[in-house]
Amino acid sequence: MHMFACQEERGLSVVTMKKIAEICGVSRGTVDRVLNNRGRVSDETAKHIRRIARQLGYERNPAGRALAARKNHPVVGVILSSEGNPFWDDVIQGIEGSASNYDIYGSRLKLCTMKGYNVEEQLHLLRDLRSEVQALIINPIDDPAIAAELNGCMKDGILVITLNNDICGCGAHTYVGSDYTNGGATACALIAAFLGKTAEIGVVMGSWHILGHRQRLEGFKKRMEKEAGFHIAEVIVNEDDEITSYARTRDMLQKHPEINAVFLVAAGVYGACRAVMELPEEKRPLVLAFDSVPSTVAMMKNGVIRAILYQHPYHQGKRAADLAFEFVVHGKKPGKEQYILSNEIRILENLRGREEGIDT
Amino acid sequence: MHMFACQEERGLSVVTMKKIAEICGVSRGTVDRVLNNRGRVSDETAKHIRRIARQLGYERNPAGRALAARKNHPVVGVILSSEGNPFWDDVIQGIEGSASNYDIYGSRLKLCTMKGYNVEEQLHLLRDLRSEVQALIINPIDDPAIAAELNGCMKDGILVITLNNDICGCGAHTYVGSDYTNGGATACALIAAFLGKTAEIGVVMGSWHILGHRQRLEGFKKRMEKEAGFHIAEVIVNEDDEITSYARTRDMLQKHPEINAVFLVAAGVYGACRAVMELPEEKRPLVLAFDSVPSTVAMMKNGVIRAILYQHPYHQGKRAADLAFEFVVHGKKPGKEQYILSNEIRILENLRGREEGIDT
DNA sequence: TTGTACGCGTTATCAA
DNA sequence: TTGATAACGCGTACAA
Repeated sequence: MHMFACQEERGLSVVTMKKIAEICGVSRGTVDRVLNNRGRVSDETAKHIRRIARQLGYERNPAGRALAARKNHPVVGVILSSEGNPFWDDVIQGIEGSASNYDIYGSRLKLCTMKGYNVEEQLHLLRDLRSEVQALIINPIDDPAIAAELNGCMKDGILVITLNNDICGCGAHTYVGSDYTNGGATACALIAAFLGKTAEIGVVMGSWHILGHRQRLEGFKKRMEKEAGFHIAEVIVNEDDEITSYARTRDMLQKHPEINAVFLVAAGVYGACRAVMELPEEKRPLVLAFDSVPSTVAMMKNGVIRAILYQHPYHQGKRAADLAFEFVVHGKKPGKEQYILSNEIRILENLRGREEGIDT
Repeated sequence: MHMFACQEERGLSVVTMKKIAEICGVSRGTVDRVLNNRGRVSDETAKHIRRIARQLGYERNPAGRALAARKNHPVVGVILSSEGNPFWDDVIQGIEGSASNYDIYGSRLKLCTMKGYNVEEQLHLLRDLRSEVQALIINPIDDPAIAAELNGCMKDGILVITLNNDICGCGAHTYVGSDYTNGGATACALIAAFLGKTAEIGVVMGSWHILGHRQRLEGFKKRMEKEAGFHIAEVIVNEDDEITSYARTRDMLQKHPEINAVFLVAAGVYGACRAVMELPEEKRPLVLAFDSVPSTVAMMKNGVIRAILYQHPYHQGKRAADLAFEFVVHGKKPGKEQYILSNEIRILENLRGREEGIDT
């Protein structure tokens, strides 16, 4: 005995504008005007056509559209504070991978990278791009001026997608990235799983000015409420700088020899690990960090870092760019306000090459 | 200061067959015959056209192709032993998600599901499909007769993709799925991270007849060599049956009260967990399992299972189907022999809804 | 307000 | 061995 589940034989007779025109007894041009809201059609025929189209489940054929609209050269603009931060390498690969899937439609990608978080600089790039793009992907600085500019872009009909971190004070846009709060909670749960009921934790914070960092710490603290034996010995801030990270972590470990777990909220991983390595092996705390950049992977391989949380950088870029291109090429708006990628736990055994997405 | 990286202005003047025809002073038909190896062209003109095409970097336009090839109805066949096993729900969603991206090309999906692992039945489905598909995705039974049939399919020019588990004795085909050995190794490392230096482990094996299960156990044992204090108390087999799983796990736990970790290699998770739950809470071992099917998720939520390994079922299906459709629609062969998806570690905190891929 | 006709790039068919 | 021609579904400029 065997079941035989065969897909609906859809696709054998697809609904086209031509067919709708025939059925409604009008010309194809009229159908086009109705279905694309171009006006210049009587209300009566318009209603009829719409009804039939809905009944038959009309969907326009992207291939036909691509062919006909080849003279359009829609542009997706990207602004990333990515220079000097290897985390973004994978993200950019994802963006470019997506772009290459769409360049048969005559679309283009304009990628602008910057270093650091200077508001004026990002604003400048934003104003440059605003006039020439139909969609914008940005890793925004959380600043009112940026938010205002983005709101302006959206009024112009530009699709705005925030990538990897979000911004306050900006209207209905789409966010692609991880759930920072959940990342913090997962980190705490992982320490509990590794260490048992009690832990004395040293937190190495990135920056209070970065929303995602604050959210991670919040998520961590909230999850800590379930662990009666957990205690934060100290929270230091490294401003994502390796040297500061090293120095302050070293001081913290000296001041609190009872620390048996270090939670690295953001960058400065290498510096903090160097400080940990100055302790004798048997005295070293459990170290948890985010993202598998090369220096972090090296610290996993030599056993200093026990686990990392991985936020699918490649797919962040891919997803954001796919949404942007679907919009500029096919006019499809994102279906959701947020596309949240999962926080994966990676230990030495299930680490993957950094340029490989979820598969080889 | 800011960097300004702008993508090459490619795509502004695309090379088409028409252009090549004009340049070569022949008709588009001739160019088509050359570039698609249809024959019936003189060697001389063929060479010339090929040279020019290469010089200009011709790439055929999928949109045009999609439109023109709409009368072809290439079929991708799928055979899965999926009935009654919720693991496959996500895989099938991935396959159907991929299929819907390609049905503008007039392609179709023929999905055949079966229950259990009867060789004759799978063979029967295989012979049925062989005559009507251009690509085949199969979750094969590891049997010589199946391997022979698949080899026959490949001789017919059918692209064969094995999904989730592989088969011996079958020639050059493509595998999409997880790395079972690595899954076992990761499981062992995870037990080490959770329990520390010593562990007394009860292994609940699926079936010795299934390659993937054997590989997981091998991977586990090999990784165990690094853990001097680890010991396997007993290995029981449940043949993926819940009742058997319950009974034998219960017996094992009674016989070996020293067991403090249970490694569930395959299915029968719920049954084994029920046996574990008969122990008082403080005596319960650490339980590790694979895949986030609903009953397993329930067992995580009530604390019986501490962690699972997740093998991206949605993306397994999506990837396999994408490869198949790229072949039947665009003639692109898979670039690799294996597409391996990572083994993710999921605890309660970073579990995601089962129907959601890596993102919401 | 409606219809017609052409072109996008490719493939398939028929005639030469 | 070639070339001409008609689709495929859609967008658009232009004519009625």
